[in-house]
Amino acid sequence: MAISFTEENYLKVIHRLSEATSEDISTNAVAELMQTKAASVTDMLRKLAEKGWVNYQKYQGVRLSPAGEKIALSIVRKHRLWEVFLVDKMGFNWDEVHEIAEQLEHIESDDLVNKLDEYLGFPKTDPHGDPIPNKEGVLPELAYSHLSEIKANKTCKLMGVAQDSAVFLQLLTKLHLSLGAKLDIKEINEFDRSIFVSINDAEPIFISHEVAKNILVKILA
Amino acid sequence: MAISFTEENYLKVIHRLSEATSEDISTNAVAELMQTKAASVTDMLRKLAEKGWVNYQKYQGVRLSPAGEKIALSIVRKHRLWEVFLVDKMGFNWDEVHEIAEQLEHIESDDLVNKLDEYLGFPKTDPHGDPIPNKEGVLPELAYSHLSEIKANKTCKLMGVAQDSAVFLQLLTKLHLSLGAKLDIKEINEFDRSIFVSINDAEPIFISHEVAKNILVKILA
DNA sequence: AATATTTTTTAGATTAACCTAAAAATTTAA
DNA sequence: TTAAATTTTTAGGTTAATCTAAAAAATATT
Ligand SMILES: [Mn+2]
Ligand SMILES: [Mn+2]
Ligand SMILES: [Mn+2]
Ligand SMILES: [Mn+2]
Repeated sequence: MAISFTEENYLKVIHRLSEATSEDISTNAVAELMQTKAASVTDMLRKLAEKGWVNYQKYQGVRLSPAGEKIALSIVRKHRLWEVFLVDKMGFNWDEVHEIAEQLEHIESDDLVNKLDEYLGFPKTDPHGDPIPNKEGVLPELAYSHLSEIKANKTCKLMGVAQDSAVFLQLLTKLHLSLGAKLDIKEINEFDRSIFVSINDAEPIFISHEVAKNILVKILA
Repeated sequence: MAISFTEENYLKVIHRLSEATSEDISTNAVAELMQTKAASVTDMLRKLAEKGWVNYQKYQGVRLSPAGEKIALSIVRKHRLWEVFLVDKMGFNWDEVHEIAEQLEHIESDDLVNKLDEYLGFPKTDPHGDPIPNKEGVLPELAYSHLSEIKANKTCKLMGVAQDSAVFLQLLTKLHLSLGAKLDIKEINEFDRSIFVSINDAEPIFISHEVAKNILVKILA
C-alpha cells in the first residue's frame, strides 16, 4: 500500500506522543505537533484507520496499530541514521542536522538504509543520544534520568537531550555540554531550581532548571 | 519562491530535452518523459512561465529561462553527486542507483550538497560518465562519440552511457563493459551494423548496434 | 444536575496535480 | 490550397491535503 510523506509524518508524530504516555493520543495533540488544524487531523485519522495503521474511534483518540508502529519505527530509524551520517561523515554540528534528516527520513530504499547502517558502523544512538531502532524495528530502551531530577553531590554523564531544537543545542554547545560530558552537581538552588555544576572538572557554572529538564543523564556516583 | 518536487521534475525534463536540440521543446515531448498527459503539461507550463522559470507561448513550445536553467542544473548536480555517493561509498552497482537518486535529488540543503561534493573528492563525472555541474552550475562539456559511429580498426575508451536504465547497464556489466574499458574495434558488420570488438584485450565479442548507440567513447587511436 | 467550557467532528471550500473528452491550432499530404 | 492528420489547448472533473465556521460531544464548573 502506497504511503505519502504526510501520512508518514502523522504516524511519526503519533508514535512520538505515544512514547510519553500509555493513553490514547488526542486529536489536538496531533494537530499541535503537525502544525495543522484539528479538523485536518480528524480527516487524516479516519484515513489512517482505513489503511489499518491506527486504531481510531471518534472522540476516543488514536493509537498506532502494529502495522503503523512498524512504519513509524522505520522512519525513526532512517531519521536517526541520517543524522549520524550528517554529523560523523559530513561534518555538521548536532544542531544543524534535524531539518535535513526530516527530509532524508522519507527516502524509500531498504537496501540503502541497511547499507548506510553498516557504513556508519551500526550506531546504537544518534547525535542527540536517541536510540536507533535496528533492522527489525526493535528500539533499545535507554532509561536515562533528566538532569533536573538529580540530587546534589551526584556525578553523572550526559547521555542525550530531550529536544532537537537548534537554539537549545547551540546553547548546550556554548556551555561545553556535549554527549559524554561528566557532570558534578555541586548545588541546587531552591529559589529558581538552577543547578551549580562542574562540567568535565572545569570551574562550576549555573544551569537553569529549564535547560536541566531537557538534559538526559546516567548517574555514575 | 517555493518549488515542488513536481515542478523540479518538469524543469529537469525540459533541461534534458534541451540538451539534445536547440529548438523549442514540444508539449508532447515533455508529456512522454514526465509519463503524463499533454493536457497536464500545458497546465504546468503555464504555471512555470508564471513563476518565470520557462519561456512559453501557447502552440510555440517551451524553453528554460536563465532562472529555470539554474534550478535544473542544481537538480542534475544533486542527482549525479548522490549517484557517486551510492556507488563509491554505499557499494551499489551502477545499475542500482538511478531510482534512489531520483528521490535524493530533491533534498534541499546547499550546505549538504557542497559538503557531499567535498566528501566525494569533487568528482567530475557520475557513475555513468555524465558530467557533474559545479557549485556555480557550470557543466563541463564532454564531447564524446557514440560507439556506433566509430570506424573499424580504431581504439577507444568507454567514457559514458547514454541511458540509465537498469536492464541496459546490467547487460553492459555482463559484457564486461564498464567505465574506462579499452575497446579495439575489429570489424563492423554491414548486415546488422553489429560490432566485433575486443574489450580490454580479451577475445573479441559481438555488440549490437542498439547497444553501441548508447555507449559513449573517446577515440584513442 | 444544569450550565459553561473545551474538544472534536462535520460541512463546505480551496489548491495542486492530475485526468478524459472535445475544440482549436498547426502541420502534413493530396 | 484544400483536406486530413497530428498536436496542443480548453473545459470540466477527480483526489489528496488543507482550511474556516458551525454543530455536536465530552469534560469541567457551578
Ligand atoms: Mn532529529
Ligand atoms: Mn536526533
Ligand atoms: Mn541517474
Ligand atoms: Mn547518472
